[in-house]
Amino acid sequence: MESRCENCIIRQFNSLRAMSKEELKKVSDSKTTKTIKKGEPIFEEGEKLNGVYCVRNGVSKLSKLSANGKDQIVKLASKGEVLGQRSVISQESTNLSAIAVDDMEVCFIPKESITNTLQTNPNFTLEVLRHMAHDLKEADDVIVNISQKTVKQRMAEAFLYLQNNFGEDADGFLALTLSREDISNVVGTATESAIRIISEFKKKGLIHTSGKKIGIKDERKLLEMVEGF
Amino acid sequence: MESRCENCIIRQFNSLRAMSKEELKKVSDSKTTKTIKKGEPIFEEGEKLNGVYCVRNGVSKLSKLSANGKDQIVKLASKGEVLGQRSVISQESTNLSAIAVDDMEVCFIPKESITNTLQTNPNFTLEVLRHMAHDLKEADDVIVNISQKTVKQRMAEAFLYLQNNFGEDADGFLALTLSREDISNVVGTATESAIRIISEFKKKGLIHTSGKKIGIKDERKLLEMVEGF
DNA sequence: CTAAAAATATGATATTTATCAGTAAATGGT
DNA sequence: ACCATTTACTGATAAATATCATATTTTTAG
Repeated sequence: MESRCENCIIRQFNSLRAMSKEELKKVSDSKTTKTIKKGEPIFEEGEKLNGVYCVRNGVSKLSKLSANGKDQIVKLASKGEVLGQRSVISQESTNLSAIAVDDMEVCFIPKESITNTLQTNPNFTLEVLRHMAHDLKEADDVIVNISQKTVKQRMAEAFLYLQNNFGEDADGFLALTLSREDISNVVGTATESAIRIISEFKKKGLIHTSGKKIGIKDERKLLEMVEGF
Repeated sequence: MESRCENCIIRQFNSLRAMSKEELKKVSDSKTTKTIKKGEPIFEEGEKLNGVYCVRNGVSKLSKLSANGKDQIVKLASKGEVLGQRSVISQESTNLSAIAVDDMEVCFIPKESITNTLQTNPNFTLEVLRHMAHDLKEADDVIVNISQKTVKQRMAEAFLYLQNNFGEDADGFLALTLSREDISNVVGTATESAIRIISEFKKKGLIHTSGKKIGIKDERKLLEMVEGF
């Protein structure tokens, strides 16, 4: 509430850094900060969004419900990511739900601030475009992975991904703790299968666990597994 | 060769329509037209691109090779689509190969014409952004489909997709004829599995075939299958 | 037109993965 | 701290899919 976008360090991580001082001032004046509790939605699939959400703290899962009642998690978004951008740009309702995996703090920015700037500041538009291009590349990679790798390989990859993107805590566990169900929804498999593979990895000494926390024990072997050795 | 972008009707389908007359003139002066034979690449995964390719005729598959030697086709691009845009925008080498499925005619546009316009014409940038946003949505949908639907459902979906996007010929066959292998690479399954399902669909009266041509016979049942009935 | 190569097709089988059933452990609310 | 509820885990089994082998058809090159 008190803090101004102009001073917000989070900005450096996303396309808002390409805004001019004046544009940023407007954004700051119109934004509102929200806290979202673990498990609560920021928005849900099919909703019309009146703005975007800039993540200040915590992690959100972007997922889509399929006909059989299972969620597929398409992306995990954390500090600095802007949610709902795609939807605001295409003026369509959202394709994905955004649900808090952690307790979160996000800034809601009304869409006018964004769309106005998109029409007048090519640097900003280009910056948004670059981010979108990056997301598209990642999405393409996910498609190839899901269809060409086994569940075991994708599980290994998921753990390495979590390590690279969210780091580890003091005890060597992955800093982002997901439920087994969330893990299975990232990987695109049945929850029981995910659990089974976790047990197997544990037996083989690739990972160690404590409650729902998971730690990586043998990074090299996990990497080899991803590559198919 | 003789034709000018200013007069090119293809332009209406892609982001080039947001260019000014002068910008288009520059593009037209710098572009070169190429013909690509069926099976030949326009560019290959990992290449650095010096420009983008605007499809005038024919269809290209955008695919990525996975560790196990199988291609995954991420998208089929036809008339009006601009290939290599993502790569030029992010200034990275291409993530995907583009291979002609048909005999093709494409216009190569050097990247300078594009990047210059991106920096100066916000309408153009916004238009590109909208296209990219659309592609990203489609990619997300593919992710959900691949991980949550059975091979059979995805096969049914693929046929309907081909019908919707490329139409049918006079005899009621899908206008775009893909090899069984290409079909399996779109769907993300083994070629034998794809063939088996084609046989099954044929027996059930959902489709009919003649050589490698496939025609849709019972659209309603295919749709129901996709939905999981 | 014909031989060779490639693509399509089908059967048998192995492997992977999902589903169902049930138990154990962890978590949250009062 | 205790009960209720959710989450994690394990086994048995079924279903989906891949793989291997091989036959047939189609396409291509000469």
